[in-house]
Amino acid sequence: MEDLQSLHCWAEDFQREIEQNAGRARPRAADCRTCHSAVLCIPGQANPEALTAFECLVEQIGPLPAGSRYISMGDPFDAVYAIKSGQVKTSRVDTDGNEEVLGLHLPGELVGLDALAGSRYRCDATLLDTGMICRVSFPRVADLALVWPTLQGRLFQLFSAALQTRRYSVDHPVEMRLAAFLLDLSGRWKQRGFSATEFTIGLPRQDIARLLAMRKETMSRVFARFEEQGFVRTDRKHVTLLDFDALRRQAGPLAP
Amino acid sequence: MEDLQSLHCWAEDFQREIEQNAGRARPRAADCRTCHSAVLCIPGQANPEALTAFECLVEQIGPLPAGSRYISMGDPFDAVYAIKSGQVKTSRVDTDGNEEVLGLHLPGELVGLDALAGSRYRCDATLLDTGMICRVSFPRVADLALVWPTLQGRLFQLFSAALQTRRYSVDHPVEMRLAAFLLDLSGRWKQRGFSATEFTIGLPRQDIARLLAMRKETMSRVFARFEEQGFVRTDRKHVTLLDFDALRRQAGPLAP
DNA sequence: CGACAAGTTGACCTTTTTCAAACTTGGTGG
DNA sequence: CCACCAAGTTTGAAAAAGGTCAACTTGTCG
Repeated sequence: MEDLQSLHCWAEDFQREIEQNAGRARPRAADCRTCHSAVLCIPGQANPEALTAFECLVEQIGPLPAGSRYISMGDPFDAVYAIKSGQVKTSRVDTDGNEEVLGLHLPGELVGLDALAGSRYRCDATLLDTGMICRVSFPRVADLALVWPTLQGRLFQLFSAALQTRRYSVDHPVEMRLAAFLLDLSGRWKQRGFSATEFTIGLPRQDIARLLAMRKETMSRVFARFEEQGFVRTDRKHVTLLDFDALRRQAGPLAP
Repeated sequence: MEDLQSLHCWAEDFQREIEQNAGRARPRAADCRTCHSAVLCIPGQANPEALTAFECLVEQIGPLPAGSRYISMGDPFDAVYAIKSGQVKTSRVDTDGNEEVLGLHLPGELVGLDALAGSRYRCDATLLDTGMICRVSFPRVADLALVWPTLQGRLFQLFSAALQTRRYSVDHPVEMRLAAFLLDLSGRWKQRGFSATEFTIGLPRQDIARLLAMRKETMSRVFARFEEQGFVRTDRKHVTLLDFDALRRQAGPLAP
């Protein structure tokens, strides 16, 4: 049972604050009710009162053009960012100047949770296509979580889920890694109500390669082999999975 | 500022519960005041009232002998486990029957945070030497966090820190991975007030190898090379780091 | 002491990287 | 509209890193 009274007070406080700032330019608040990704995002399925309180602390940014870097490594942490639309790449350049690709994120996913511990963002986040981002002040959401236990539980869940990111770092052959990656993406698109067999990978080959810890040349060859064998069909960033069983066989123990 | 009144009520509730169960065998509660690892563990540096409330929900287990598996993959999740003493290995056997080593954990560290999202433990946890473990009921600690904001913040911090576990991905040479691993361990022992130059690695070579995504033969050869070059001295599980600069040079961008 | 597990070493072989070069695209301006 | 450019992608051949297999050494514990 939510404490509706507390939530109401909370929302009112924010309303007041917003009114005080009315003169200054303030980004519009998010509308989680119309957001397709909301169910997979922080709010999950929440009641209207709770949602209103939550929306007060979310700041909607965009639409931003492809290539926009909205988080930069090293910047002080104060918010997590949810993806409303668009695909996002997280990456960092190491001390040798090589770019390391850490993840590919789809709408509804959260970026920046790892930054809390060190108080600074640990990687860059870049939009791969035109998209919208929701900025969620962390101190505020944590504050709200104290009076809205369901939200607290949801945050713990999201942190925990972030720990489960598949590591393609292990010593599995390249075919296994690529097959597992494709199946993983397929599942995530399906979860969002899109086709599990046909989707677009926002990352260029080079970056997929780096994400899967191989070279772009190797990546290209493995894709070619998969296509020869009739497992997939590719046209640039557009991918069609033709034979799930074969892919699962390829992925072996890495299969999601 | 803690809400001492709430904390007090909380502690009293638990006291009552404990008294009711007095007849039945109940594991002794933890004493975080005397625990050397407490500062790095969940409580951090807490005031006495808060600590009492916290201790009520911690169950101290052990001493357990080396080889004890106290978490089994697939078991339903209901608690996280803190290491009071001893080294712990987390691992899982994949669908092909190969063991994958996920981590080596030192006293004060938390195991099981990743299990919350799926409601089941995602790996086994095994003590590598005689040690004591603290079982922390997750529903209860989350409940306490609602009235003790500092604890909530601490939990978020711990989740976030768990996301930063170094990935020993295959696209770095083996020397880099081993050097980085040794430096990482060194730093973690130092943090605990032990020697940064001399420590014991609970894992057998085979398992270090698997953790660093290489074969035991390769591991052995890299250790031999390091010893030849005077970077380290090893005697079985006992390691002495002799040249930090050289190791840092070897570790390159992976250096902690 | 002897058996068994853990660790080491050497020879050989496979996978993946590296380097180099050709080839597609999509966008830009003439 | 088309030529051109740059970014991205593919291909081939050679090389290196690390894996595999098998023998061997060492340490441990009854």
